[in-house]
Amino acid sequence: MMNLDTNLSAGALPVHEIVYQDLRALILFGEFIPGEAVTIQGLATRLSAGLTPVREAIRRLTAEGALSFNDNRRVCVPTLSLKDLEDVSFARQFLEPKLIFMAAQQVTAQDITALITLDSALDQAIFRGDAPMYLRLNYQFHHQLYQLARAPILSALTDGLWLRFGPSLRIVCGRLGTLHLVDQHKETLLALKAGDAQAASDAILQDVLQGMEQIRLGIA
Amino acid sequence: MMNLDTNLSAGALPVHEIVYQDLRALILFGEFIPGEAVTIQGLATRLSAGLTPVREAIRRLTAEGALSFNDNRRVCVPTLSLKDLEDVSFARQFLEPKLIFMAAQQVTAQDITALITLDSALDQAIFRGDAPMYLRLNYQFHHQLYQLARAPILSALTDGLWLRFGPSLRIVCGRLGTLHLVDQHKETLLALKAGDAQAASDAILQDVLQGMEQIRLGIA
DNA sequence: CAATAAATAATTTGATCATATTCTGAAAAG
DNA sequence: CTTTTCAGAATATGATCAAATTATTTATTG
Repeated sequence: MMNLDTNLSAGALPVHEIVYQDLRALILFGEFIPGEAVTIQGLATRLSAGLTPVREAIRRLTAEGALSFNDNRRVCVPTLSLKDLEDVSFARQFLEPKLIFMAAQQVTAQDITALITLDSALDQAIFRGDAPMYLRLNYQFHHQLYQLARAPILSALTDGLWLRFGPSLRIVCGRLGTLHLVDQHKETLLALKAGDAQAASDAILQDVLQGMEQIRLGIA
Repeated sequence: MMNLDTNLSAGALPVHEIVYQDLRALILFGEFIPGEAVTIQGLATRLSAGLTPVREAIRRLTAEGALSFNDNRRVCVPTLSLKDLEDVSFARQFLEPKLIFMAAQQVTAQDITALITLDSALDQAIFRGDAPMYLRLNYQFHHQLYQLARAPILSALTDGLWLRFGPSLRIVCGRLGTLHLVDQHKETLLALKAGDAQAASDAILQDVLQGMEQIRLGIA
């Protein structure tokens, strides 16, 4: 029998990879409520996939701390305690500045242009009060910076931390509107353009501290 | 038909969990060669399990960076570059001291006794030249310290780093015998007993630096 | 007789496997 | 050098069984 949706070689991602990315985005951008139960069959239906690929995606995200595997063998979205948030904050406080310091030393003009474009879109999202878009673009801004450091292991560690506080973002956006959200992106970009790695690193540290504080206020 | 290997409720781990732990240990203690290919069916045969549980275990370890998922959809044990090792080293340098500092503030006399017992066994393994046992006990010593910090997120991050350099340990143990292996465990234990968190933290930092240097020499 | 507790049934969910299909890389044929 | 063929490997589905949760019923007690 002929398979109608055969994707010939080029860029055909396995279903388990697609499910992983979809589920990851759902968690990352606050589409789940902390504590919410996640069922394999439910996800399979929701994402139109078989049980095995969903299972694989869930195991991956569990390993990253984005989901938690209970004694009942059920999976749920973890609730971030204040203590947990402090730990995440501690880790981000040295990982992000380090990454941005490394990035600053090898960033190109094109890279900076791309970041400026991204940051403009981000500003507009804030101006429009478009919270979901703000979350996505803010993550993308940081993620793109990590890539520029060319340090896969540190990038992976730092990227993984976002999954820990992702579910808490929904609440944050609910409480305070997107309006008072200030960031240190401009300062970071200026430092990058000037080739001042230390200044870029410092600016990002401030950005991280501000961001973590927002979440702390949200879940406190 | 009756199911012969039914484990009634109590402590019955899912096969995917057992496979994960087994495979994790294989990677952690240098049973795989860096770069080595890992096939799903091969592991299923080796560990007497079905394909689905093996698949899940592999995805988990891939998420932790212990395995890498290639474009060919094949899985292999990553080779740690010098650059990678530096990144791992950087992360360990602040994560471990932090954890041990936290641990020192809530450690009990029983905890310390257990650690001393563990460290004695470790010394004997070194004396006997029992490299595999040395690797296991050394990991266990650190792992047990992480647990005492009661910081699940930071512990998970730090624990995960071991999987990155696990495959390189085989080479390390091959080059230099276990004989010249010195550690800072005694200093750490003394500081813990004295309730000096800063000293314990400093001692572990030295231990980490020494350990990372051994690996650097091994893969250079 | 209500109210609570215990037992039981029904439903949902997870775990595992057998099987069919697709993909990849390499060898053979043109 | 390109195309075809083919075996090994990964992917994905749905079936089946076990475990857990929830709902329902029954029993017990004040």
